[in-house]
Amino acid sequence: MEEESSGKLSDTKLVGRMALNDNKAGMKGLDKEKINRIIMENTVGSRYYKNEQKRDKQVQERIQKMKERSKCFSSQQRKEALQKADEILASVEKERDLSRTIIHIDMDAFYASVEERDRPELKEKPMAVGGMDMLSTSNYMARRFGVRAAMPGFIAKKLCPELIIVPLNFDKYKKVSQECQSIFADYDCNFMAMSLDEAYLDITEHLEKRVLLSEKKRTFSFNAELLNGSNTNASEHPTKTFGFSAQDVSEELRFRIHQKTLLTASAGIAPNTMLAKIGSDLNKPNGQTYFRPDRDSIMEFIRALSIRKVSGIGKVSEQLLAALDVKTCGDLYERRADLFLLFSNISCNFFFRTALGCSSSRLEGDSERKSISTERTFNTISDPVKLYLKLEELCETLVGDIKKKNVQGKTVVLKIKTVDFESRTRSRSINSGIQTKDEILCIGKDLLKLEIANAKGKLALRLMGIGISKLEAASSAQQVSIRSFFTGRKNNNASTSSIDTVDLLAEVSDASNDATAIFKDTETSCEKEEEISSEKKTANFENCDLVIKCATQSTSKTDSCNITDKETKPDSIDVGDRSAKTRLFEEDMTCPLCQVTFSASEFTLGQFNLHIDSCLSRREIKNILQSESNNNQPLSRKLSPKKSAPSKRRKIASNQFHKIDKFFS
Amino acid sequence: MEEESSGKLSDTKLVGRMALNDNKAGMKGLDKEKINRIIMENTVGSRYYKNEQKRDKQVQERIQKMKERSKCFSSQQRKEALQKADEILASVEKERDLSRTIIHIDMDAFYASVEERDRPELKEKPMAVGGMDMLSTSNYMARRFGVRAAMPGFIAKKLCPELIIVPLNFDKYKKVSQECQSIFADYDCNFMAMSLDEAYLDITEHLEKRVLLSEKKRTFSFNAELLNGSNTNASEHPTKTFGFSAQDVSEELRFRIHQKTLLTASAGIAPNTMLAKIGSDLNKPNGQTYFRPDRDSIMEFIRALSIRKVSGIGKVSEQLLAALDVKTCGDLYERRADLFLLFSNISCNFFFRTALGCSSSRLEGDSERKSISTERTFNTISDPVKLYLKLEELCETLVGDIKKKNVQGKTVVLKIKTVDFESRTRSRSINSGIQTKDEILCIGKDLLKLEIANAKGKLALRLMGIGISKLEAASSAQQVSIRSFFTGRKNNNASTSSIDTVDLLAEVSDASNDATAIFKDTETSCEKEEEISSEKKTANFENCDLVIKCATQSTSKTDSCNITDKETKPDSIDVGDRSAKTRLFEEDMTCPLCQVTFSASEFTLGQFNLHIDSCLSRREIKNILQSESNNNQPLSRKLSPKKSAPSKRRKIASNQFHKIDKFFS
DNA sequence: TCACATAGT
DNA sequence: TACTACTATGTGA
DNA sequence: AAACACAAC
DNA sequence: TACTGTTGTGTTT
Repeated sequence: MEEESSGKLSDTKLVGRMALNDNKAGMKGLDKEKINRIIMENTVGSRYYKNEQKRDKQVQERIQKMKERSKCFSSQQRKEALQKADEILASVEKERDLSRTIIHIDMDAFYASVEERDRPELKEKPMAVGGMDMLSTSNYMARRFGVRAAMPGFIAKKLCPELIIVPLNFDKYKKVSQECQSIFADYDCNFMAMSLDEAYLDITEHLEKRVLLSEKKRTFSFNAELLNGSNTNASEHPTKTFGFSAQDVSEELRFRIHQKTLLTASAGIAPNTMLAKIGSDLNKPNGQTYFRPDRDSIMEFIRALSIRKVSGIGKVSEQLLAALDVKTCGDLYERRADLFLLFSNISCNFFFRTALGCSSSRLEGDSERKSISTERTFNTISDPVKLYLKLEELCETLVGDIKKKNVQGKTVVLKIKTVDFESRTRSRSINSGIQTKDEILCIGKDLLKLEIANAKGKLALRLMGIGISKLEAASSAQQVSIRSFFTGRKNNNASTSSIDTVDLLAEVSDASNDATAIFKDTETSCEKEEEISSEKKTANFENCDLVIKCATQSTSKTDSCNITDKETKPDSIDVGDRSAKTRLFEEDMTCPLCQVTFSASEFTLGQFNLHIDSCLSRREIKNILQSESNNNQPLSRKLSPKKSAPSKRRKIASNQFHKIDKFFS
Repeated sequence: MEEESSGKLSDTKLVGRMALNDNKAGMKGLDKEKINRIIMENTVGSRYYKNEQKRDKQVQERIQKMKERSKCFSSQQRKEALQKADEILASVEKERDLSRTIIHIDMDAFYASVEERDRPELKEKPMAVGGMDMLSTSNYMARRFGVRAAMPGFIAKKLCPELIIVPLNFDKYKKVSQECQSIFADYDCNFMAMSLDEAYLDITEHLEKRVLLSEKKRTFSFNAELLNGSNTNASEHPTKTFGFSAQDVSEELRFRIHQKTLLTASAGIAPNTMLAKIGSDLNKPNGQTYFRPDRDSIMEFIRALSIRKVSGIGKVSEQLLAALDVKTCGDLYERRADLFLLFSNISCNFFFRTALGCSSSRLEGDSERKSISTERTFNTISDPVKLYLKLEELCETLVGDIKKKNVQGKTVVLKIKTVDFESRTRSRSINSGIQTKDEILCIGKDLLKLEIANAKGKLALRLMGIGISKLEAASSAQQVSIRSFFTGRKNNNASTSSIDTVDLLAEVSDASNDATAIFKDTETSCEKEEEISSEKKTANFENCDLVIKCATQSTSKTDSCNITDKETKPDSIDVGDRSAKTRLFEEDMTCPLCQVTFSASEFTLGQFNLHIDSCLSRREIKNILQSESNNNQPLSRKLSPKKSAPSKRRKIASNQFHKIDKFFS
């Protein structure tokens, strides 16, 4: 045992992925050796580790392939590549914009600092914010032990048993963040918030106007109210007057943040976002870095800069480039020919801009959200029923978010991660906006079903996620109840009643195809026998349950379907429209819960595109079986004792119901 | 709004239930007013509060009733009661035993102290152990804020926002507890551990032997190893020699605990457990109380003692007795006539013993466990399917515990608590030991089903629990496979193969009652056609799934049953025995999941007592429905393509199968 | 035997 | 958002 | 369009 | 016991 584990520990191939980077603030001069050993001791042999190994192998293979491709290039190709690369570089250089002043401001160890501020005793203790599963931030004390953001809590505890783990308190951080952002707005009302703790500001215009500001407007003093009861000494927060330079603005900004929140921030001031971002990290914590808008000094700085410091180059890109002997941004320039040959256009453009220290000097207005999703890690689930229930849970969470953001999407994405950390996504797009739980769940279940089938029922998951993409603003289409559709009475107060849910119980006798519709309002549980009109109507259905019970003399079947077609249909109910939601049912469907399979055609009932929303409910199964054992007693008797007005019966929609009838026979 | 909520706050009727008791250690001189206000602010209006109100009302009603009954007693009755009470008191007094010396030892704020010990920085901070839902202990610092054990964390946070909540670390506490208990064993090897942090010791024998102990054996010094690296000064833990008295023993005990664990304990030394328990609380923390084995001094003490300090008198009894003007143990004596008239024999005996300061002076040997259960609080669940799944989860946890303890029980108890905090228990007893998940789940599902039905499907729960009681040692009955039962081949290596699971697929044609048994080993998935022998066998079945498929020309049904009868049956298979497990099926059963109802008789197949273990599996439903749509194609063809040897068919056990056959027809 | 309340940790 | 988990006993129907 | 890898916070 | 959750982009098929 000892041999084996030490053997594993000496296998340091993975250090590239696993070990900590000490290039972050607060990580200087610590016992990296010991920290890595502890991390490895708590990692080696885990499924997580095995997966990391696998992924590392994939990266190594990618590197091998790249190197081989690299060997095959002719000198002619290289020459051309060099030329083209230089062209690109030239055009980037031409577009270099040193005229603007961008500040990237980044709160120091944000969540941890907020917690420290509110509980000063934590300041002198190693502390991290997050849970046993995963830490979000650590304070500088904890970092000395190797405890860092994105480290699981239980490993952090091994590194530092005294570590105090404080749970996340998002509302608080949000509030503090807003305080900061209200300051940002004074300098650039279009500032770009990247997260709760960092933002870009374009202070070009502010600098122009600033020269007109009186000294008073450039003078700030501490906020007595805030300091009350705090142990922070007022003399540490003197009144200060700030000058006119960009650096002065940054100092002022950080001073004001400190006054308002008692928190420190670091900043980078530069002609573009890339440099500003790098700058804010250089003098962390509570420092700032200024890049003169001067090509030469920027180039000098960038030449020696580790590529890993650049936002957009992560673990893998670092390794890929390292294989080409590219470690600094200067190297990116040196190896521009190879890069051109080996990487895509987009990647090359990014690399070359990086090599020249160029990036956008304009802050794009906050772009619209493009997807919305939720995911959860849990203890292994294998039971399909439980997986479906988990999916349902997620869908509930998701629709909550969807409603808040008031959007709809055209693609549903299911994400799963097996217990071996293999993750997969499965998606399906349709032509109309998806926004309700039922819609998402329907597609999600189907996607999940395929995965379960694919794994032959041995799907053991540690994570599941569901989301929608291809977003658009939520349709405000009027909800019309199924009842009003059939009765012809328009539901005119749709604005007041949000969603109208109605059960339709239709009984079809085998011989005559006679049917009576019994509407059951699921909210009031009132049943009401009504005529089913076959007149042509226009309707929009959402979240309507259609329960159809069919009884022949000897058999009786029941099913509940969910009508998910929300689009206003222009025509009579016997005109089919398979364009939109029918896509859902191009293939045979199996009810994910009860595993009953139906052919696609069985799902199309005239213009209604139905889907089995839930499996045959348990009650229905009971009814089926009971009705069969109770020979000669038609189910209709039991189901609708109110059926006292046979005269009201009308032969309606029989062709539509026929299909369902057949399907059950 | 304001009016209403302040109106509610001023409604202090509930203070009796809700407010904190300051009679606990560490709660002196704090701002009780403010604390109660904060507690109420965070409680009023909650469902929890409403429930507490309801229960308080019930208690008040109980008090009213009691008072009325009290009024009706004639003076003659009172006289007799007084006489009888005095008789009881006399007999208690006669049995008073001052000859023994009991120590009750109680660790101070145990979990919190352990955490403080391991993280010294917590010592100066308000801290509690537990979760946001509920705290287990708080340290003395936190108690000053009103933060106490059994207080929900989120309220504690309001009382003391700086409170550090440390999650439970049970393994650690267990280890420390064992360290303490190893010390206890030196003084009384039969000490009675009440929990991880307290125990009773009968040191009578130790005291006798102690006079012979050399000074060395009564001398203890600090454990250098333990103190290494700790900030505890060695000089605080000098070498100490202890005398021969009971107090000396207690001091020695507490000293040794401190040396070994760095934790403090409090103790009570008295002639019986009741006084010892009270004593350990009086000088908390880190103190002890000695009661001389002297009737007069005990009576003097007990007379003025608040009844609430007595173990066994809780919130409600305190209120009930207070209504009779009983607040001290002396009052218990004064009002002995009323108590005799108003309370049960057992209660009176307890009260009178309390009034005299008498209780058991002997420690009962650790009595055997009488029940085992598990329960969980969760976010509201209403969906019956999810409730059943939750039950299944709980059963899984429970059987884990059952197996550890190696027991079985005869009663299954289901506990539920609605979102309104109404809690209910439902139980069912049978005559044979229950120990497997299937057995518990079967009964549990049925009990739950009844509740769901009772609530008309509107059962919204916040808690569910499952347990077994009427415990006995787990049966080690030999497992015999169903296959060996039928084939006559004895399963002789039962010791090696734990549980043998076999599917029996029996097809019964409607006309002839011919049957072929197809055994399917669920482990190997091998199907094997075999003769079913009707010879008399003795068998013991456990965890055997019996899947029976019945196909007539037009219909086909399938069900899987679980044979739970584990008792060795003495006779032939066509002799019914309804004595044991049949009790399970005295009433009609409805499969909790699929809601199919079966009559009790349908479940008895000869000597086999069957129960529907799980609902018709989803696959079976599919088969049923598919086979019905595939007219004229008997299911048997599909199910057993191997049926190529009709000659092997024998008409066996047909009477047994007939019942199932009928049941499906 | 069952259901529920009470109690202790 | 929001008040535990487990075991035992007493009591009345 | 779908699947996945990468990246950032 | 035990390695997140959300969003966006780029690349490949």
